[in-house]
Amino acid sequence: MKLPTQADVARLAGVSRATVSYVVNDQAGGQIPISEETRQRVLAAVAELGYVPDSRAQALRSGSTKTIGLIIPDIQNPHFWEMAAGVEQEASKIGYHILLSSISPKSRDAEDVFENLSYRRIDGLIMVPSFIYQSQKAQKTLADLLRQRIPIVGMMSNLSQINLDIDRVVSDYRDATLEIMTHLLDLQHRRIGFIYGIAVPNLGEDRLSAYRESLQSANLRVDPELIASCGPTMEDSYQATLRLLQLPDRPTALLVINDLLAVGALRAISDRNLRVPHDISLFGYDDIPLAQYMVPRLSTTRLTSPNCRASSALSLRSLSTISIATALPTARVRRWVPPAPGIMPRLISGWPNLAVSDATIMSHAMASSQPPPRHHPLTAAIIGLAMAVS
Amino acid sequence: MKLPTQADVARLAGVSRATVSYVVNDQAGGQIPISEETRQRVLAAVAELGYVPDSRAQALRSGSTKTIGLIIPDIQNPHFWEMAAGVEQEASKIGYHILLSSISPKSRDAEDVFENLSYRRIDGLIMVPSFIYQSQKAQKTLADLLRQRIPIVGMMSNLSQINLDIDRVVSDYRDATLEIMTHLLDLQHRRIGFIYGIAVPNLGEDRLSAYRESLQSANLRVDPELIASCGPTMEDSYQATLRLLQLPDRPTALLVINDLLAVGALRAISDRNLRVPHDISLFGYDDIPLAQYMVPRLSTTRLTSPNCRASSALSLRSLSTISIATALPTARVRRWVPPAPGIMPRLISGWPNLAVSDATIMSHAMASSQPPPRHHPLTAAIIGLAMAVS
DNA sequence: TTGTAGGCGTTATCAT
DNA sequence: ATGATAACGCCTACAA
Repeated sequence: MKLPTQADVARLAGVSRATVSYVVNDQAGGQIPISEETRQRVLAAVAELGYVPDSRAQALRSGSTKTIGLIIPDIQNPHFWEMAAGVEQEASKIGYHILLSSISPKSRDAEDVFENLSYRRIDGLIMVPSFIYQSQKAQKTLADLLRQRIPIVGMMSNLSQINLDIDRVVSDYRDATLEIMTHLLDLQHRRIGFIYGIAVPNLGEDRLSAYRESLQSANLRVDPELIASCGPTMEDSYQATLRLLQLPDRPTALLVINDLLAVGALRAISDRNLRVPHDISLFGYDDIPLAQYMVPRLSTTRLTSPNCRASSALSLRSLSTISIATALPTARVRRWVPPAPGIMPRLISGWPNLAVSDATIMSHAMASSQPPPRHHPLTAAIIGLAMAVS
Repeated sequence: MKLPTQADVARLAGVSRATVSYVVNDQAGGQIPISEETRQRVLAAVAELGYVPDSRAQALRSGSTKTIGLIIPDIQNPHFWEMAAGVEQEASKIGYHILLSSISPKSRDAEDVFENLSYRRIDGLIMVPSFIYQSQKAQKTLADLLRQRIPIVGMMSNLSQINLDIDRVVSDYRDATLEIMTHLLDLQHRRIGFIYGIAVPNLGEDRLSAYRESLQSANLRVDPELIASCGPTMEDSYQATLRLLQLPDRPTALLVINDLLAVGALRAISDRNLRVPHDISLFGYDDIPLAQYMVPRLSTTRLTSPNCRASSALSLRSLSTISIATALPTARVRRWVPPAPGIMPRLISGWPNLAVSDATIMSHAMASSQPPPRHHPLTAAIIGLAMAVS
C-alpha cells in the first residue's frame, strides 16, 4: 500500500502543498500565518489519510538527516554498551536517531563499515577507539568527514589513536591509579601485578604509566613479569591472571585495566583457590553495574569517595576489591563555559558541579591549550552526549 | 565545504549525469554498456572530487533506505546487548544499517520514540518485547507499518504482547525447564524457588508454567511463597532472593528467569553465607558470556548436552549451577524450507542442522499452523538476523 | 554507447 | 493568508 504524500493531503484539504507543509511543521506560530480554519482542515486531512512526512525527502531537502552515527568496538564489554545506551537516550531527547555500527578488529571489512557510515550523511559522529582508525583508508574517511564540517567526537583516552584534530571526551584514570598505588604501597604490598588487556595498542596507558611511576617513586623495580599484556576478553584476562598467579613470587595485589577483565581475573583467583581480599587484592576500573554483584564485591566508586564501602574493611595486606568509577571528574577540563541556553546544557549525573554546554569545554582536552575553531552547534550536543556516558 | 554532486563529476569527466550514475553503480556489467575509456574518466573524476553518492537522495529515489530499525528495552541485560550486536553484525553483512532505539518502560515518551522510528522509512523492523507495544498508540503505529508492508520481526516469546499478526522469532524454554525440574525432583528437592523478574507482564511464562506443571505432575503443591515476582534488574532479583532465603523452610534450589538475575541471586546467596552448590542449587537461562566466569560458575549449555560440565559433579541435593543456553533448538519450527539461494541462508552457529532461509520457517511460530502470506524478501533476511542472535 | 528528461516528497522563495 | 514553482541529488526509461 502506497503511503499518502503531502500532495494527497493538499488535495483532500483543498489547499496547496506549501500550506500543508506549514501546518504540519507548525510554522504558523511564528512567521507564516495560517487561518485556524485552514489549519483544522489540513489537520483533519492528515489524520484521515494517516499522513506522515517522509523523512528521506525532508533529509534531502533540509540537509539534515537527524541522525548521529555511533561506532563502538564489538567487544563484549558492558562498558561500551552502557555508552551506547546513554548516547541513544540522550540523542533521542534532542530528536536525533542513532545509526549504530560496531567494528570488530578481526573483521577485514571494518574499514568499509566505517566508510559506509560516513556516506550516509549523518549529522554527527561519535566513536570509541579502535585500531582501525589508524589505517590509511580510515584516516581518509575521517578527513573527508571533517572536510564536510561534520561534528565528530571521540570517546577515547589515547591521543596516539588518531592523528586528526577532532574533539574528544577523555577519561583519565591516572589520578585514580596513583591513589590506588599509594594505598597499596602504604599497606606494604611489594608485588603488584597489572593485567593489561587491550584491544588497541597503547590503550589505557594512563593506568599503566601511573602504575610504573608509582613503583619508581617508591624505589621499587618495575618487574616486567608482573605486567601481563593480553587481549580484551574475559578469557584473556583469566588466562593472564593464571599466569601471574603461577609466578614463584606471586603478586599480592592486582590491577586490572577494566571491570570486565577483573571478572575474569576474579574467576582465575578463585580457580587457584585464593580468596579476595584475604590472599590477594583486586582492582578494576569503570564501575560497571555488575561490579557490585560479584562475589566478592568488585565494589564501586573512587578510593577517597565517602561512600566507598570496601575501604572500611581494610586489612594490612589487602584493600578488598575496588572498582574505580569512571574518572570523569579527573578528565582535563580546559575551559569552563557556563551553559548556553538551547544547546543542551545538562548536569552530569552524580557530579553536580560539572555541566556540559559547549564544545570548548573538552576541545583538545589533552592536546593543545587552545580549542580549535569549531562552531557547529551540534558539536556541543554531541560532546554532551558523549560526556554524559563516558 | 560543499560536497561534490553527481553533476560535478559529470562536468569534470565531460559526460552526462546518467553516465556517472551508471558507472558508480556498476550497471555497466549487465545492461548498459559503458566504454572502458569513459568509465575510467568518470572514475578518475570521482576520485579527484572525492564524490560519494548521497544516500538521502538514493533513498528518496529508490525507495529503500537500507536501514533496519531495532528496538530494544533499555534494561541493563547483556542478553539484549548480545542481540543488538548480533543484529548489527548480520545487517552489516547484507549492506544494511541499524537505527537503534531503546525504550525504557519508565519514560513517558516511549511511544513517540517508537512512532518516530516508524516515520523514518526504515526497510524493516526488529523489536524485542516491551509493554509499550500494548498501548493504543503503539498498536496504531505498528498497524501503520504493517500497512506499508514493511517486514517486521518480533523477538519475543509471548503472544499476548501484541495482537497483531507479525512474524516472530520464538525461544521456548519450556522443555529445558521441564528437564531441570525433573532432574531436581529426582534429586529429592522439594522446595524449589522461582525468581520471576520481568519487565513485561507475562514475559517468560514458558518457564513459569513449566515449573508449575512439573510440581503438579509430581503431586507437589505449588507454593506461591516460592514464586518471587520482581522487577527485571539485578537488584530486584537480589532482594527477591533474600526474601526467599528468609523463609522458614527455605528453598534448596532456585530457578531464575535469566542469567542476569541469576547473578543477583548468587550475590544474595553469598550474602546469606550459603554456598552453591553445597547449600542450594541455582539455575539461570540465556548463557550470557559472563555466566561461566562467575564464582561459582553459572555454567553453560543444556542439561543433556554432552559438554555440560556441571552435571558431572552432581551431588544428591544439588546440581551445581546451570545456565540453560538459549533454547533455539526447542523453538517451535513449523515448517522446514531448504535454504533458498540469495536469501541469506546461514547456519545458526553451534546448531549446524538448523538454518534460516525463509520467513515461513518461523512464521506464526506459536500461533496458527499456516504461515501468513508474507513475500517481502527482506523478511527472510530479518528473521535470519533475529534468529541468528535469539 | 551516451544524453535527455521526468519525478521521488520536501521546503523555501516568491508572487498573488 | 495562500498558491505556484524551483530546487535538493539521484535513478531510469527512453530517445538519439
